[in-house]
Parts: sequence; C-alpha cells; structure tokens
Amino acid sequence: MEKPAHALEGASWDARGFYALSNRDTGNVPVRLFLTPSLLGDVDDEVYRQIINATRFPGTKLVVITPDVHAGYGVPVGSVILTDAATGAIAMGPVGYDIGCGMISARSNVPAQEATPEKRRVFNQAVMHRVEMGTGSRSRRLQNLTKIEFEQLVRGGAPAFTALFGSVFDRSRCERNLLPVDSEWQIPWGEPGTPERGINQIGSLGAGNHFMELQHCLQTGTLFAQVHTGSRGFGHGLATNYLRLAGAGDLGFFTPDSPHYRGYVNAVSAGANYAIINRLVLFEAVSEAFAEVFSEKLEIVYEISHNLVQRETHPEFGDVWVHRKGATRAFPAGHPALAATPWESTGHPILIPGSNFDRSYILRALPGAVNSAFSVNHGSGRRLSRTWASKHLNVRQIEKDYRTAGVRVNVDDRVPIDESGPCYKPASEVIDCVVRAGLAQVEYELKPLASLKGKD
DNA sequence: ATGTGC
Repeated sequence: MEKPAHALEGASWDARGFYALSNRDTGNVPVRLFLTPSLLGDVDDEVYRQIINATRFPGTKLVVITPDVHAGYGVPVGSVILTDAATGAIAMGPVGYDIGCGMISARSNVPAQEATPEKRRVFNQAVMHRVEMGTGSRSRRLQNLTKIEFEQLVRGGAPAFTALFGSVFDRSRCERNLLPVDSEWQIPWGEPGTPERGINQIGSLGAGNHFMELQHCLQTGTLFAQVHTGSRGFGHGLATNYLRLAGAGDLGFFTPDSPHYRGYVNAVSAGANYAIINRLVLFEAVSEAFAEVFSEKLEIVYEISHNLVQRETHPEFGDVWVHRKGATRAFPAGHPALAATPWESTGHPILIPGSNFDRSYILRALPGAVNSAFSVNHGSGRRLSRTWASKHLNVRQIEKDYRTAGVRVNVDDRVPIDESGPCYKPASEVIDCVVRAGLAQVEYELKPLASLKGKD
C-alpha cells in the first residue's frame, strides 16, 4: 500500500524564509511554518490537526509555527496565534495551563573555571537548601502569606513584591513587571481549579521541564544562571476554571461579547504576575546561593514569558491578541513597544533553554522577525515522549554520560530520565532554523554545568 | 504544566 501523502505537502516555500500553508483546512487563514525540510517531515498527524485547530478561533489572522513544535493541548506547543483584538477570540488553549511560564537569565564575571565539579555540587546544595522543587513543592521564602497579601502580589506584580518584601532587582530587565488586573475582577477562589494551591507555592520550582541551572557562557567565559518556572497551581487553577466556563474542551475561547472575556484577560494578567514574582523569588535564592559559593552577585540579563497572550500592534495584521504558546516574543531594535526601554536600540534578549545536557541560547531579534509576528521558539522541542523515554532509555548509560560531561544534577547526580538530553531535539538545529530564517542572531551560548530539577 | 488517573 502506498504511503499516504504528508499533510503538509501542500505547504510552499516562501522567499521570506518559511513554509506557507493556506487552504480549505485552514479556512484560508495563513499559516507560516518556520521549519527545516527535516523538521517539516517530522510533523505528525496529531500536530497537523492541532495546527488546523489553531486557525479555527474566531478572528484568527495568522498562525506561526516555531521549529520546536510538538503536540500540546488543543493547539501545538510552539505556536503563535494572532486574533483580531476588536472582534476576535481570546483563547485558553493557545496560552496553556501554565499561564506566564517563562525564563529568567543572569550573568556574572566569575571565570567558568572556578566552577569545579565539587563547587557545582555545593552550588546545587546551596540552591536546594533555599528552594523546594517538584510536584506540590511549596515556598520556603514566602510562608504564611495571608490571602490579602497574596492578592496584592498577583494584582500588583513585581512592584507590589518590592513594596511588601523590599526586594532589590533591576525591573527594567523584565519583559513586563506588572500586567494590569481590573479591581472588579475576583479570583475564582473555591472553584474546581482550586487556584488557592498557589498561595503556598509562590517561590517554588515545580516539576516537568522546569529547572534552575548554572552555566558556562562560551562568549564571555564566565558563569551564568537560569531559572525556568511558571504560575504553579495558581495559573493551572485559573486556566482550568476558564476552560470549564467556556465549555468547549481544550479549544475553548471567549469573544468580546462574552461575560467571561474580560475575566480571562484578567486571569492571564494575574497568572503572569504570579509567574514573574515566582521567577524573581527563585532568582534571588539562586543569586544568594551563587554569592555563597562564588563570592559574587548575579546580574539579571532578562526575564521573559513564553506562555502568554498580549495585545500588540503588528504592521501587517493591526491590533491583535498575540497568543504565544511555547513561543518567545522577539522585538528587534526600533520596535515601538521598546521605546524608552534599555532595549530600544538593540532589541531585547531572547532566552531559549536547551535540555540540561545541551546548550541554551540568548538571541537578539532581527528585523526579519516581523514575518513570525515577532516570535521565535522557546526551547529545543521534545523528541521522545515521557513514557517512551522512561521505558527505553538506559538510565545508567545516561548518568555516565552526564558524569563524563561534568554536568551535575541536584546533589545525587540522578538524572530525571524523561527530561534527559536524548528526550529533546538538538538545540543547534532549532536555533539554526530561526537564524537562517533571519528572525534572530545568536548573542550567547550557554553550556550546562549544574542542573536542578524537581521530581514528578 | 498540574495535589497528573476510571
């Protein structure tokens, strides 16, 4: 029997640097796929179905697919969906359950050679002393918050955190440090999603692909550190609640005439504020641990979310909601939204983690990013399913590989197998793809030295 | 991602 035609054979190469798809399946909505021929061939039926799902929200103007694309809930992880802000939908699946999930990256002047294998372990120990990791992990630094204090934080973002706890950090080095929440909006306490879980979790890592990492920057020869985490049980509870209110499974959405439209906009802001504060609390803990071991402070490079919907003006598509699900904003120099920020003439840093056995990257957007709705990938992209990896990968061999490479994991060097290097595509492949498409250029390459991961 | 599943 003949092999059925690949669903994306109808995609045509566009000289601007992407595969273009627009047909009956997409309802003539343009889809731009930033993939190499090999990555295009890897798109399976499930991801194709989810790409089609992504075109079906009311008022969708464009769908962008990033090279780390893989199946998500309803729509792919690694997708960007632009909907008309005046009349179109705002959708939950295209943000995901981990509202505001993202990265913070920091640098130092400490020569990487100072991080001996023993010091890497001591650093991990110092971080683990300060931060709880894994499913259900709770805060060690913000204990016994009252509901009033918690509400002040998620309504007031990073400035409220500073006001309440006197933390000092350079908030100009954040994508957003406060997303506005309407005072009339009420947090859906007690609803089935139980967002109250989040109260005791603000300042904890979580599980899955979340991590903290000590890195060697190849360009500066110095130590860097990174944190990847999100909105924990709080964002999950909000997403669950609004998906339930929409009553359409993973593909639920609200249009401006819905009574829940503003509610979900507010929920995204509150979830994002939580995630930003969570990253800053963890960064402070990592920074303290770093100072203890390396006698120097870390300096924030940037903080950015890759699961968010934000209102943006696009030169071609106008006033739109930009849903980025596992996709990173990429504003180049001169983008109007960067006016009067430190990034006005350079573009903002783009933080792209690799696996804990592979490189992470910091990029800068180029003018060509207009073609991808100012977005790039958010990671390497999963290659092996968690269940397949847990069943088939050789744990002993992988732990030996980590020891040989000098990557220390937690304090016991036990590698979470469904998060190990082989589970992810090579980072260089997805980075080459966005570089060749003219979306961004590489600023820093970061090699993992010490990795902190929670357990499911 | 998630007090992860009938």
